[in-house]
Amino acid sequence: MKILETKYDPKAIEDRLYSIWEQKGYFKAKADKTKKPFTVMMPPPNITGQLHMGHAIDNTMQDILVRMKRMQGYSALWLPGTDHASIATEAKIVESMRKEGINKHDLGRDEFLKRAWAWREKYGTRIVEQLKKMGSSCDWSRERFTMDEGLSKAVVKAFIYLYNKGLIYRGEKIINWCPVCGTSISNAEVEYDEKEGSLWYIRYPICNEEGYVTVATTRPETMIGDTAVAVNPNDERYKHLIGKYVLLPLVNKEIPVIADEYVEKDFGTGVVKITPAHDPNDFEVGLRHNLPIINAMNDDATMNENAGYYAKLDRYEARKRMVNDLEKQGLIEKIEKHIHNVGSCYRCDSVVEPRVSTQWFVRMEPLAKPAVEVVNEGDTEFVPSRFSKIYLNWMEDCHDWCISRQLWWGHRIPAYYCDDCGEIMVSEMMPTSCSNCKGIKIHQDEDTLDTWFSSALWPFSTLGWPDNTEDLEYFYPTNVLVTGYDIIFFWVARMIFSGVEYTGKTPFSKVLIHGLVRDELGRKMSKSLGNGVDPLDIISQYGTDALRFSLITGNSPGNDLRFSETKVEAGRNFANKIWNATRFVLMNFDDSPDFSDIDRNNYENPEKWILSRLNLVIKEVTDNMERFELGIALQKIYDFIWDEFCDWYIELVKPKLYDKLNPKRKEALYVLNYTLTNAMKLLHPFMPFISEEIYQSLADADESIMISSWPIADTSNDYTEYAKDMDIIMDSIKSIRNKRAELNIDVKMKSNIFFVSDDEHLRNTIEQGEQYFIKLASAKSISVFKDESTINANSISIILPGFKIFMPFKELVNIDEEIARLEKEYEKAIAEMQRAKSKLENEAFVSKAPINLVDSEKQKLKKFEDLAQDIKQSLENLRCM
RNA sequence: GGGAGCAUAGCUCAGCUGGGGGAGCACCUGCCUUACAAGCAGGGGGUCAUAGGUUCGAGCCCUAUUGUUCCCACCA
Repeated sequence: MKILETKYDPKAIEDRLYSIWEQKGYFKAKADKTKKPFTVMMPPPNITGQLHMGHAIDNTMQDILVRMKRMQGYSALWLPGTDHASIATEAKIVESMRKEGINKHDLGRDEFLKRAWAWREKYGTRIVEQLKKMGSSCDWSRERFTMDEGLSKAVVKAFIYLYNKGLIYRGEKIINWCPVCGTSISNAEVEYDEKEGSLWYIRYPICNEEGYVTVATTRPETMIGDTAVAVNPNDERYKHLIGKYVLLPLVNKEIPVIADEYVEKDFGTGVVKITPAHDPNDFEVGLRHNLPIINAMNDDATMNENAGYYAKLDRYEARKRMVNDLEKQGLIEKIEKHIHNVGSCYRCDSVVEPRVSTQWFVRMEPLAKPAVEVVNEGDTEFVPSRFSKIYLNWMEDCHDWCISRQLWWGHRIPAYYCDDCGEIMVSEMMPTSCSNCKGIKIHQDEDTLDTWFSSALWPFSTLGWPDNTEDLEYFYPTNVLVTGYDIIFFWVARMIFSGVEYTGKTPFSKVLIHGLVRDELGRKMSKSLGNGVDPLDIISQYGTDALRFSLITGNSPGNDLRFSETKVEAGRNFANKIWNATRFVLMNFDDSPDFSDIDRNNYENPEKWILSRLNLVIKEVTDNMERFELGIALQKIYDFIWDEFCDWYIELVKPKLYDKLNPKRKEALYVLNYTLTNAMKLLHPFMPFISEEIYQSLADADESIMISSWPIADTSNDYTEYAKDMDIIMDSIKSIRNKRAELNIDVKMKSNIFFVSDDEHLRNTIEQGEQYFIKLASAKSISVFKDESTINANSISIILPGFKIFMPFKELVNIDEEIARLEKEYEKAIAEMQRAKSKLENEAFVSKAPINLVDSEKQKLKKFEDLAQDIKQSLENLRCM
């Protein structure tokens, strides 16, 4: 460490340290039976682009937990990887090809996949680089990809397993269709937004009768697919129509009037058009009434041949023309503005089309039940716990999961069809002949699986499942999963039921949830707003440690966090503070110091004080971290290093350090080194780089802080009582500084300071602390007396519990003002006295409050009584002048 | 329609099982005191959204209200 630099430069050390850690193999975890395992599976980032702030906070939290556990002696595995993200990646590739004027279908499946793998090579590598920049201590030798060989094998196994159990089926159902991505998507992948639309009231003439019924619809273009109109069976207005027929306009087809409870009498006209092919509710009605299903659209949401005249038009264009035509025919009764929720694709944001189609589904009910149980029984615990409710609500009420996608990038469904008899065969390899008709013309299902089907297996597929490997045995189930609340449904839920189903164990015991990182104005960071902050930019400006600091401090689990550059600055300043504190310590090491002959039983008060504070912070920080209270833990480390270590301890030991002949000098150096070493260990999980750099520069350091052991509070020396003596000196110093500042006295104006107390121990304590008053309280010298009579009355007085401080500054102080000030203090003391008194006079308090609390109130009462008495005395003295 | 969160200093937010409300930034005063001006010392600033309740004691627990954010459901 170069002692000369007064500014800490993260660039100079971060990359260097990371590559050393990596070379030394510190990140690698082994199935070591002599240690306890601690396992965290990194949520695999999509290979679609680059790291954003969400990844930054997610990985920082994981790294903190893993680094601490590693130092605590666990065999800590943090397994990294990336996700093929089928729909998202395919959309990106299609988009980039579109710019080249290439169409996916012209290119063909094989060529397309070649491009996709090239994409994965490029972006997968980039993401790994970014994770390294964040300081992530994951075991890169175990990096996995959701489509690598092992994981693909796991996917096929899982599919076959569920199929054979009857939990996967193929069927014709209504699903959500994204016309732009050209694939089905699951319910979870649809986002609903309130949009203003219209409610069209359309007249359907009654067949063989005068008159018409009026239906209200938000989607007139789907009327091509109407196969009935429905009314509520109890609706008196329409009872007479049930069983009759109406003429479907534009199509000129007769469709029945049916009765179904689903229809609400009070909405619209009480008559609903039923379009089983394009509405989930209508689909259900259609099933109940055995209605035909007429699809009105093509894959790209243009109208199909069933739309006749309107065929090939885009759905919205068709809507416009159809409404226009209906109006011409006098069949539009009215048009109302109508606010309703419109579903859109979570990847490309285009409006989804509910559509009947043949797809593969996972039967959820049997899977959900045990997944609910493991959370109810606490085998998997959400932190904070409120998220378990969100999880349970979803799990208890989830529909069958549509897992087939009409995409190419992903795991191809291991289902094979006989061209002759249509037999479906599900197997690992393509069958050579049909199991039913022995035919040999067989083809594989064209579709791929939902990307979440493979990520659901992540906690165990990455460890070798379905094979029963040593790693799986040792590291699984994992300990903590860290992720944002936005993917509880997509991923966490699916990992839990998958883990329980395939391995019989819940995949992790804790789920640590964090919030979203928002911009400085509280908006969600998004591409379209262009308000995203690139973690790498921040890192190059302030350093990784500063970024990590800003993401953890002042934040609590599950809450959204506003990114703020001033917080990053605070982190950088903190790093700089540590850097300079270390410079100070090292400057005082003459050569390489030898601390072997230190007498630890004869420390002076500042040493005892800082060691007792260190013990406390070690204990508290460890507790907070075990409870995942990372923000609180970091705050405590910050306060300890900055306030207690730098602002007090270093200042207190300066006199000793400057005096090279002082026999206690070496002890101070030792304690400086010891305290800083341990503080760096506590800090290391949060700010890995600077803590390592500092650690290595100190005396008695191991090869690396990463393999050093986590600090434990030293119970062999309890300095708590001695620390109280130091607190008295520090309180005195604060009071003197405060008083001088109040009176506007220049720091350079030194004075003699007199202390008066009838407590012998207190007098000794203060007397021995003269050097601290000289250094920190502008004292020329101090004198200690048993009684006040010897003090020149022309002094400024400070009255503290148990003693008084006098400074002879008569010429600088207005006596009247001083009297007024003391009177104020007297009142304050009386008020405090009263407060304690009334508490103690309250019988309920005395009898019900804990005894130590009652005692402490009694002590306070005594303290303030004495204080008031002392102030009174001083006032009398002043008034005599 | 159902559910959850949030409301604390000028701003952004902490505040663990109830026992005298904190930080960072901003602001005011004084300091280039040889580790650090990315700093030091001192200071001002809060009816802890409102109203009830429980308790010896409430920012914290309970009830209601107001404002706000989000999630789920999807009545065309």
